[in-house]
Amino acid sequence: MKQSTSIQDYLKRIYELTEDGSPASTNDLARELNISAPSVTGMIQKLAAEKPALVEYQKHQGVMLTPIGKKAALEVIRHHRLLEVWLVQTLGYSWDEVHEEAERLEHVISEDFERRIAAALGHPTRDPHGELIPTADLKMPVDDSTPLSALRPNQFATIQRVNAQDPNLLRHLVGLGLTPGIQIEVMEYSSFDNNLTVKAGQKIIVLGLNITTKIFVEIK
Amino acid sequence: MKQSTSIQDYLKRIYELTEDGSPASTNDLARELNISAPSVTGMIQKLAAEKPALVEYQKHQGVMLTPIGKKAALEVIRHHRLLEVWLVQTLGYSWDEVHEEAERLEHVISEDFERRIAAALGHPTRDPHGELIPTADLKMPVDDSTPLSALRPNQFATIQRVNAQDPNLLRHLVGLGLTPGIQIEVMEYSSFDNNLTVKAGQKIIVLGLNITTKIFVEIK
DNA sequence: CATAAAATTTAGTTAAGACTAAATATATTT
DNA sequence: AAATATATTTAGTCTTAACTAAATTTTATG
Ligand SMILES: [Mn+2]
Ligand SMILES: [Mn+2]
Ligand SMILES: [Mn+2]
Ligand SMILES: [Mn+2]
Repeated sequence: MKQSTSIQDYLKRIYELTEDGSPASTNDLARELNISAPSVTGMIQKLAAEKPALVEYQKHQGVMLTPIGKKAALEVIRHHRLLEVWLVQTLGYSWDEVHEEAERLEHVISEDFERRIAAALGHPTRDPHGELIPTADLKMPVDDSTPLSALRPNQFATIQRVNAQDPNLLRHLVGLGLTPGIQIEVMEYSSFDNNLTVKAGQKIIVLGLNITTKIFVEIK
Repeated sequence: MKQSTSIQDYLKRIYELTEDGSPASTNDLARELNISAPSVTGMIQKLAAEKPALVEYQKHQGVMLTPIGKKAALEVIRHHRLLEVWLVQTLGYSWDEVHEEAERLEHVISEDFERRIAAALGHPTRDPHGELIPTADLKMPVDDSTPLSALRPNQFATIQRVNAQDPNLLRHLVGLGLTPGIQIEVMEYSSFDNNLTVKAGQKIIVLGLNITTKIFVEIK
């Protein structure tokens, strides 16, 4: 019932890659995990053969989580995101520093530790990037946000979450003032390069698809 | 330069077993680590073959840490003890609960995390059991304490540290009021069973060798 | 729709770190 | 000083989770 660090990381990535409802491919997983494709195939087959199975797998058709695999994934994600909040709140980490530390701690904390930090933090619902934290009974709250890339001129919105871990990108966004809670207005859209020009505070900023697909907003 | 969890646990145990200056035996290590003696031999040989070597090893003669192995051990011990203080101070763990959690966390925290908790705690010098915390530059402070077992009637002392991890024993000691900082007076000594009768606060308590060798005191 | 390209799986290795059984070396008794 | 008991090492296996090279399947393209 208690999985290895490797298995937990696989389950977490499969969760993320299948959030859209479509199965995760071997290659996508290999890329996300920095592991060779054959190794991924091997692990997937192992996870599918476990009883109870953690994943559903059809050769060449990708992989999905079973309900049990999903619980296990949400447990790790809950650990990760609570840890991030907690590193920021109690130790002064910045939002670009927390991910790497949480990535290792998530596998070793006890359920008792999880409960204690959740309580100490007042049972937060979002991590420092605005991502939703699975509840204690391992349900993922519904997310009603829209990617900024879907907005068009004259739409107003509030940034809810930033789906990125790269410290350089995160620092760049802080520099631009694009963090959760911030209000923005879309000024221009270029259909050629999909650039959006947005106004955030006083600033006028031009953003490419690489950024606008990672910022999720609530439309006003 | 960065060791596995297994190796770190070996180095830590070797440090503890060689604190008296004599080499650690294969069997003692096997017992402390809950690992079979042949496995211990294998790991010792590996650690001795590393370049630079982490241990000094002579077949059948036991094992000692090299200066480099000692630094690595002190790094893990510093992590462990700082984590214990921090779990008690910030998350309300009791002194019998912290060891197990710290035992896993010690291997995965970053140097940055270590610095942050040390600073947040005001650079503590002792863990919740009174054990000395290695300094940031990895020197172990000198310990001037005496095992309680060495005291005799009419001696007064202050408890400095309790060298135990067993939660049951630790809870027992809390119940008896025998924790770091407490003043005691030795009332009686029995040479037959080495029992000591001590007065702590109002209480008169009879303690066997199994306990008196684990409590270290400063004689008044 | 045939062929090339890309994705995936199979087959075979490797490394770390554990184990048991058997052999050997050291320590303790008689 | 043997004989016995204890401690330690050697030899051989196992599991986990990676890897590369080669084979196969699926997808894309002319
Ligand atoms: Mn993260
Ligand atoms: Mn991880
Ligand atoms: Mn401890
Ligand atoms: Mn440990």
